[in-house]
Amino acid sequence: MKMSDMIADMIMDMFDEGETSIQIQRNDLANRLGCVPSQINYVITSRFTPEAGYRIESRRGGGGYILITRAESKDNTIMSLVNSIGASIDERSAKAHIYNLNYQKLIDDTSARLMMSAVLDTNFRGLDRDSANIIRAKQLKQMLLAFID
Amino acid sequence: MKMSDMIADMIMDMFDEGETSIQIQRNDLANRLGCVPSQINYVITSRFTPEAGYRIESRRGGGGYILITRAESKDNTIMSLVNSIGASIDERSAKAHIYNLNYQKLIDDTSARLMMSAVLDTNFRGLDRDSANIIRAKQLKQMLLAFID
DNA sequence: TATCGAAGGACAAAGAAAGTCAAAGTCTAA
DNA sequence: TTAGACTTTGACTTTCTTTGTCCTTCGATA
Repeated sequence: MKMSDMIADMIMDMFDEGETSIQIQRNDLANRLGCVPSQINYVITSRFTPEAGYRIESRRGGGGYILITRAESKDNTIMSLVNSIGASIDERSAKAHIYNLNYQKLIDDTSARLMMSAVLDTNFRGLDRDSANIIRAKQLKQMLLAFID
Repeated sequence: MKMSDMIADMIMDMFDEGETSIQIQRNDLANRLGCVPSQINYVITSRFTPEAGYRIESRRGGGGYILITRAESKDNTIMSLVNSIGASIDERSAKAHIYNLNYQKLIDDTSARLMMSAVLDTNFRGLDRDSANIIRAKQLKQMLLAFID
């Protein structure tokens, strides 16, 4: 079995009994599994993505950790929207999605206004369009994920 | 648990029931927690910053003390916060601001979660730190403004 | 008022984790 | 069989924490 799959399995196994988030020590886990620490990062970035319903937070330094949170009540509409958004999205499309979710009452007015503000093109002035669209896509997905756990 | 977090927790716990400021004895606290006194300074300068809404005053010599005051919520806190944010802001400071607004009940939990998601460093991966901080500042201000009108 | 001891302050070095990135290796489907 | 996708590795970077040493300030008191 591939090392990456073993790592992914091990992490998933840690979510027992409706546990919604787990915390790992990168070096420790790498040690237990006999791989290099950076492979843990590889697995996390390639498997525990927003598309798969996971959110990652971490801290360096003494007592550092990696916190993995998974979406609990996976709202199908929002989740499939997250999956339908590619690696990149422009202002118009982003706004359309937000408008739609709000229209369907899946997100409240304040949230919609907030999100609209975040995805504005003007925020990215100075940056080339492609990079802006990529960042916007990541942010939009991340924000949508905030609704489903 | 990390010593720094224990110290921070202990301090936060002292603010009970809307208490707006507390006073500590550096050596005394260090002694009770079993750490070196200068670590108290570390925690204070890294966590109880003006950014996070705290003000520090202290006195040396016999009967010396450290006074920690928490910013009071003002009607125009958001507006002055917008004005105080410069052209650039890092993840940590952005999160601290959001946390504080939420703590002061000026923004609700959902909004706080949304904003936290938007300002995450991971969203800007690939982009140089300076550009990321500039975009984050614009977005944060834009989102805060969404609460005003 | 000169001095002493009791605070707190500043800062730097060492240590502890996690992150990044790119090169090299494997696999797989056309 | 070979181009492209996925994995593995490791060297190097960045961030956060701990510790210690020396410095400054304050109040008391001889």
